[in-house]
Amino acid sequence: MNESGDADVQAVADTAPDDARDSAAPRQRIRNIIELAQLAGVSPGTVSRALAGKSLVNAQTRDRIQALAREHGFRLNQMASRLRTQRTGVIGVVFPLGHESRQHISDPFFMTLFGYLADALTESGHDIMLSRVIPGDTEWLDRIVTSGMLDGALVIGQSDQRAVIDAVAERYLPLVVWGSHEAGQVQCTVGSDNRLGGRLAAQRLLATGRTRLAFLGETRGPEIADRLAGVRDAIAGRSDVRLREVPTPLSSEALGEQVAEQLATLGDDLDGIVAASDVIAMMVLRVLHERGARVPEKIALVGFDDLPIATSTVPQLTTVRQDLARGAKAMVNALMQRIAGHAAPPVIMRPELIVRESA
Amino acid sequence: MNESGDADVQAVADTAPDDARDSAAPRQRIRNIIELAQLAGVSPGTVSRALAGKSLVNAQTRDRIQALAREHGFRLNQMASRLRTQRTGVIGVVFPLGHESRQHISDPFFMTLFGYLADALTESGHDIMLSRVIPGDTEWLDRIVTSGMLDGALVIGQSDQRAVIDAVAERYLPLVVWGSHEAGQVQCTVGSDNRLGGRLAAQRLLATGRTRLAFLGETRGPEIADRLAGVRDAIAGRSDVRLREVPTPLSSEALGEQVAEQLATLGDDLDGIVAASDVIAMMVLRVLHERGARVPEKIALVGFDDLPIATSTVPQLTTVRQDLARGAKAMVNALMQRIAGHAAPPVIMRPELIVRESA
DNA sequence: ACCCTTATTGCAAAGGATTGCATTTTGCGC
DNA sequence: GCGCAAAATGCAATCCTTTGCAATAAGGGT
Repeated sequence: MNESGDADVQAVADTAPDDARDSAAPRQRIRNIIELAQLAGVSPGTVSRALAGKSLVNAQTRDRIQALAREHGFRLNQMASRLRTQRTGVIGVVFPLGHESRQHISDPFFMTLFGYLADALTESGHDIMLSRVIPGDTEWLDRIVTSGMLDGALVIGQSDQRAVIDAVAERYLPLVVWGSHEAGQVQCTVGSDNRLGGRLAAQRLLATGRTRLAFLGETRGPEIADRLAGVRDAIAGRSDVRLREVPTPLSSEALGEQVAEQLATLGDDLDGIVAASDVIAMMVLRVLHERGARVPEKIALVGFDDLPIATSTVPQLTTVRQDLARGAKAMVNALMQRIAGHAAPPVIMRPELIVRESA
Repeated sequence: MNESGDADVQAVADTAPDDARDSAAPRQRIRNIIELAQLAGVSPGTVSRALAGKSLVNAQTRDRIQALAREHGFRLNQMASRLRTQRTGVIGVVFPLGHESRQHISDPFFMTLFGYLADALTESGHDIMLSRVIPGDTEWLDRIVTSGMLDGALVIGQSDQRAVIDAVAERYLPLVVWGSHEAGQVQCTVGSDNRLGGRLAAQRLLATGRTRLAFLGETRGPEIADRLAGVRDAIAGRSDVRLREVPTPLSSEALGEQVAEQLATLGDDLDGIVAASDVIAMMVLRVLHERGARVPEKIALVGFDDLPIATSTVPQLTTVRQDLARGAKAMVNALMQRIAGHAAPPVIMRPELIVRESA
């Protein structure tokens, strides 16, 4: 802006042309295939075909054009290409935060699944667009899928938005959802048998003689509700077992304090806890440690998910494993099927109890 | 195509006008502004301006067109819009894995920073495109920024790619990098004073009387190298203090075993550890716990980053805090500046020692 | 030498929205 | 009722690639 600033810029600009003239890389900037076509002495159509590696062009011509493009650092304009072909190569990953609007995108569960998805999508040559949405209306998903910038969308977690998702899934095929499969559901889901998972968790506690149990988890979303149902299944008929249900959010800034409060309210009359997620379980672990309640001697704890962090807690978490790597692959698979116009059935994976130290 | 097909189409088309006349939501699908313009009895230009909310159109016309668009569920085609305006509203977040190709995208540090970036970018109305890159050549970044699908790019971590990044930064302004700022560097970086951070960590150990130290971290990237340099600064002149340097990778599938091996090799002649990251620190914590070495009584441990998980370990981590939320905002800020064509200086944040339980 | 395939290339029409400039309408003062 | 400025709208070029179809060139057979 000021004189000295201009001078600096000037100095840089001055030397550039000289360098360019001598060096191998030409200075003339090619901005589209028309210019490249002129340079190569062919028509734009041929350039397009050459760069796409089509067999319709003569191999020599193709190589020559590709070499020319490389030399000049030319790249196709993606927007134009996508507009014309109506395909973007981009998959949207959507993270709806219905009733959990405090949930941060850096939530470990989301991030772990997202990481696997990213790997799987990268592998299949897709780009990834991330949307974190706080559904304020019933349009949020529609807006994303009809924007024309995506070839398909993956929704992580149904939250309390089943109706909205179903409505979109009704006419938008390339959509796959991580979550629970329920009767009459239109959307294609991939997820675990959460009810079985909940049962496994509770059975572990029962097997180790625990009878005064608590379930920590917010059950407005179907997944957690299913886990709770599973816990209830396990203790059905056991009149000696008592279950307290505590609506702990899956994740939030203040999760630590919340768990501390909730556990304080429950009092000491407790010998087993099923946490709806490993993140909650970790917090429980810390709170119990602060209160001097040894795990698992005094209170046994079972988590859910088996995130990588489950092995780095002290004591290591006993937890119900969801194979997220497999889940991610299944989601991407199903999505590709649906993009290709084929049907893809829901996938329900079998969770597995991983016994470590906490229960 | 065939008769029955035609019949089907026909059937739908037949009823459409009737329904449309009666019901609120007509079924005729509008695919572009031309069709919408015909419906509204205006020109496409007017529709474009109306939907963009420009003041050039009559307020009533504007409202009418917007209402019409809403009724028919019409959305602008983003590709066309972007092609024309040459702006995409998309920011790329790039995660180069130069020498750490095993590093997974679900790495907690990356994910935490990414989460904050996602929040900041969402807030400023941008979409986020994620690229996980294993630099196989010197073109990887160039390919990303010249693809024409981004308004700007954020690179997380320099890895060992400083030269490549500098080369791109030379002529591509809207690029901001998380990492260290070094003399003569072209790229705009945002990061912490890692050297100071390393010093703070070591000073804490020295202040608690530790003299047999180890630094766990792979120093091929500049950030970790700076942290180590800071540790060395702190012990300079203290001939009674010994420092072992262990090249632990920042993150990998097998990090646990690696740390276990490395600590085993070091033997028991150790009373203080500086971990190059909290992720490493957590592993150290677990390995030490397994070996029965109490923290901090026998061995004191200082981490780096202060990720959210640092508070949920047992014992809680003493660590050097990088304010990632602030860092993310700074990156987005700098990027917006540069997108607007203004210069933006590097940002170097002051790290802070957070004393908890592990040292 | 001539006809007929094939292999290459060129032509020009999409694909859908934006915007500078020209044109029409409207509103207002007299 | 007329003229003029301001407001609202229309026109048409532009962003850049892709692709069906037509046209040309090359090669083979007789």
